[in-house]
Amino acid sequence: MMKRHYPTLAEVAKVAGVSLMTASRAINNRPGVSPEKREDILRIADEMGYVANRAAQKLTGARTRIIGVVAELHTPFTSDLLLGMGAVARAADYEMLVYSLPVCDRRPPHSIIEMLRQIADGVIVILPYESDYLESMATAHIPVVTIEQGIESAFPSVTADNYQGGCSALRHLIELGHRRIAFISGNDRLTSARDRRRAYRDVLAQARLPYDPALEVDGDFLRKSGFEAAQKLLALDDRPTAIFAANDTSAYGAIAAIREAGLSVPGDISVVGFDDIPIASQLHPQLTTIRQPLQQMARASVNLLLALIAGLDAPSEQIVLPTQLIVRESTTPLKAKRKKEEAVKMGVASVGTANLAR
Amino acid sequence: MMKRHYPTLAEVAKVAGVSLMTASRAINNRPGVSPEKREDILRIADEMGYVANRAAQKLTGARTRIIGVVAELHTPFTSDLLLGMGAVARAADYEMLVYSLPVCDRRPPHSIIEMLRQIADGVIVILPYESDYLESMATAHIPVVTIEQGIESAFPSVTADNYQGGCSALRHLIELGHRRIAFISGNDRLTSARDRRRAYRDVLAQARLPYDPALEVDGDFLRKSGFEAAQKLLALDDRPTAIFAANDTSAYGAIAAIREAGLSVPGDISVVGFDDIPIASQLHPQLTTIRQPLQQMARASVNLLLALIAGLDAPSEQIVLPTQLIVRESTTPLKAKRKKEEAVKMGVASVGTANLAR
DNA sequence: CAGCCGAACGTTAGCGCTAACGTTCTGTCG
DNA sequence: CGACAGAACGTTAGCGCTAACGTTCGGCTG
Repeated sequence: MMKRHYPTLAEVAKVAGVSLMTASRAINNRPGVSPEKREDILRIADEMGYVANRAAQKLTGARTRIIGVVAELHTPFTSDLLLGMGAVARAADYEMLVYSLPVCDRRPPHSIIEMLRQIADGVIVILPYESDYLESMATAHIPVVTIEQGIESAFPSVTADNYQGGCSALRHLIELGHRRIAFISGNDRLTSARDRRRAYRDVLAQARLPYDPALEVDGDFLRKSGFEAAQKLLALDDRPTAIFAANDTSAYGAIAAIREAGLSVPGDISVVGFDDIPIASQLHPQLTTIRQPLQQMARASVNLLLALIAGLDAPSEQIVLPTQLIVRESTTPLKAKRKKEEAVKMGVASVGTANLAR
Repeated sequence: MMKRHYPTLAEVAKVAGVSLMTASRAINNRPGVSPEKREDILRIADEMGYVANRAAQKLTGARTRIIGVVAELHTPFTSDLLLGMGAVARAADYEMLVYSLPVCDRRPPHSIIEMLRQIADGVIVILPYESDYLESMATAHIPVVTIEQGIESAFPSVTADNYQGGCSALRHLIELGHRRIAFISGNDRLTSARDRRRAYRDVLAQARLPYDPALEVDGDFLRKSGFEAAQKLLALDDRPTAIFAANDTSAYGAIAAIREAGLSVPGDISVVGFDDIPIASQLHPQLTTIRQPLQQMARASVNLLLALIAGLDAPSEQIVLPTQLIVRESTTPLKAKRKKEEAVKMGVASVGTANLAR
């Protein structure tokens, strides 16, 4: 068994018969080396299995070609986002390391940012629901890009267009003929949740549909809250014919409650979610939802970070990417419903629509 | 804006009025410092917000108190495993960084292991289905622990007891009265898949039930394969009353096929999965399955790695942890089924079970 | 041909830290 | 009281690498 397995640059240089610095220049593709020697050195380094020591590189202030990511692994679509980011990073000859944020984090976040700073050239933060990382990052001398889950930040960030997505969801339901549409909100501390709520109200108004506070139930993005919210909605005298849930997880919670009440989705109630989590296309019913552009978000965030690392001191840029309505099984035109109920609903809708008529 | 944000050890030492080495000793809790001075130094370091530079520590050959994990993020229960490992590591004052293995990895794995070696004190590898990481790790001078998804390895490893789990699954079905039980296999290149298949055959034999090759359909752990396998099974003249799928994902694939054929689970066919992926308790029907002891696996693997790092050169240990049968909605006693069908099945079973008795 | 320039190298210092070895000082014992 | 042990420090070297600055030398200009 050898003493040290991977050769150092000095060893490569020695074998190649050049100085340390020449080898460094050759390997880092810097000028100042003749083409033949460069080729020689690269070949020898390859033969010897040379791998640059990133710890040493970082120590000198050079690039390590590693990006760090801080993320909560347990949120639904984080893994897809990470896979996308990893692919983009690798394409740019960068490696990616992920720090898994614990669910309840009570340790000083600055030490984590600092740890990543010692290793990586830049950091992407997928913001958790609650976070005091922002202030730590502000003082860290390292490029940071945030993936918004909805907290405003002073950093360059990438986010999905939650407002537009919410509008699409609601317009879809309205186009299907629904008039009495409920909303199950997310955690309003997040701008993403607020944007989706705003979209709900705005589109209702635009469509001249009445706004009924009883149809707007507070949730927190979790399955259980969707379940309970739907129960409240079902208990209404005049229950909705469609529900827009602020995310897929709570949408499925709502669906469970609807079914438990002996009703069907979309037969009795149409449901639209938000996110397009992977299982949304596999569960029964397949969920109509708003797809977050994860691949584009991954690409945009990595590219933005690499630009910052490269020194292009971009003014703190906010990239907003379009979402997409994915129509699946959980929504259906109102007309497909039972005649009697339809009649009732239409009557009710007309009540709200115009306070003059009837 | 300050030039450098986090102070170096030298700066802390200067403020404390001691030498660099004394500060180092104090902070690393080494002997050779008087109690008062130690306290002084620690207080000052804390006030100054000192964070040790792990890159520099690693360069000198010291511990960084970081463990690396190589994992495929897109497999179902990886995130739970990672969360568990992170918690255990943090409890031991270690941080954890995850390298997300791309789905199709064509870059030399040794450079990734080497990268982690430069940063971390040890590595846990959650083996992907196919992997040539093993040979690279063998030559890396760094403690490695593998979480088996079923490839034999020469490393200390932690794995769930797949054979025992498979036995429990099958015994459960037999206890429910099922006699005609099908198996949808996993990728047999993995020992986990082979162990589960072996359990299927062994328990059948133990129960003196006939082995019918037509009931053993090849799959690959994916949803689609479960779907197609179930279709084959349903096409049989004498279709099974229960299915044991090698994992939850393919079990849900099978359920989808069963439903598409107009049959119900568990009304017509009972289904058992393996893994207990998080959604198994949320999907409809909630899946009866074999739970992998993820928390225990996380704990065991991290503790094993820390022991190796601490220099306890444990002989390459294989830890096998017990699985647990979780009974939910997807299985039901055979008696609950339609009388007519039951009679038919029992007749068939008796033919196979004993060519003598009855 | 002196002078100079720039490409192609080599040398030096230092990133932040720790191991290994000095140095100082106090106490202790024959 | 000298020798010596050992605790409490300080100093030096070096981990692997790169920035910054030397050095060499061929070639070009006037």
